[in-house]
Amino acid sequence: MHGRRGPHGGRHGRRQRGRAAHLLEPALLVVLQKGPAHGYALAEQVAALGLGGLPLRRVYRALQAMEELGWIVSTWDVERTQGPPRRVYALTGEGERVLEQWMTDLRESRDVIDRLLQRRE
Amino acid sequence: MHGRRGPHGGRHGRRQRGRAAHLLEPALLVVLQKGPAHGYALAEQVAALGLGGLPLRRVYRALQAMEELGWIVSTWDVERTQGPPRRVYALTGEGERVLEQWMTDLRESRDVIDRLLQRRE
DNA sequence: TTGTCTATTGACAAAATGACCATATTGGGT
DNA sequence: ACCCAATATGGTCATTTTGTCAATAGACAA
Repeated sequence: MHGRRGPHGGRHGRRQRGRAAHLLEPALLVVLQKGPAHGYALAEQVAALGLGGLPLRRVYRALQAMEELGWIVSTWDVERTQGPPRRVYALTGEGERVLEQWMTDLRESRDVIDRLLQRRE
Repeated sequence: MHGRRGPHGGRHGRRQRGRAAHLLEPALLVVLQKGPAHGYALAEQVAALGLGGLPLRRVYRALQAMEELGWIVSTWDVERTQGPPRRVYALTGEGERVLEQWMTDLRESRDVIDRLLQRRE
């Protein structure tokens, strides 16, 4: 038998998924290339790059993951101006190398996207 | 306390993640716009578009999910040439509308990518 | 003191993915 | 007949990743 799910099934789920993903990590690395920064500020900068509307939690999680991978390192901010202590991230040598690879991957992704956009005219 | 994970932690995990993701769904829709097709053939066509190396299982799962969302519908192939029965997918009206939205999103993604690539020269 | 903005994180549920295997049909070789 | 390769789709379970809600915490203004 090959049938899958009951008759009709709950067809027509309307949820919209997060689409333009996988750009957060390279975006963070690109911004960090200009100098160290803390998570909250990084979130604002990647939003300005076009990745708006993403949950703050995702930015923090991406930073934690990238630190575990050794792409970035964090220290606690000494000169605090306001709010709780900030964790300041900086790019590592390995992070720079990873960024290079990301750029290559992004060029490939862009080519695929262009191909998809063209195949519709 | 703000410390996270033990002293040093297991820094330096080396795994490489799948990057050009989230292009599978729109790619499938684009290919289906040319006409109905079954999963196995679709997998080959999206691979030809530049999305190589993705597990067959993922293609089938994406198709199942998209059918549950009402973007595509499937019927069993009658004229079988070889192999087991094939499930043939076709784009629905809603699928076409979703594809339009995808195209807009992809254009935005491409713009973000271009911005990232430029911000490094 | 209450509220707002800044700033980071914990915790649990929900969804996606990976890895491995099961099944089914046709055709070719031995 | 038997086995193997190619075609073609799917189950299952463990792991990973995401989504969501809320907790914590300092500075400052009303």
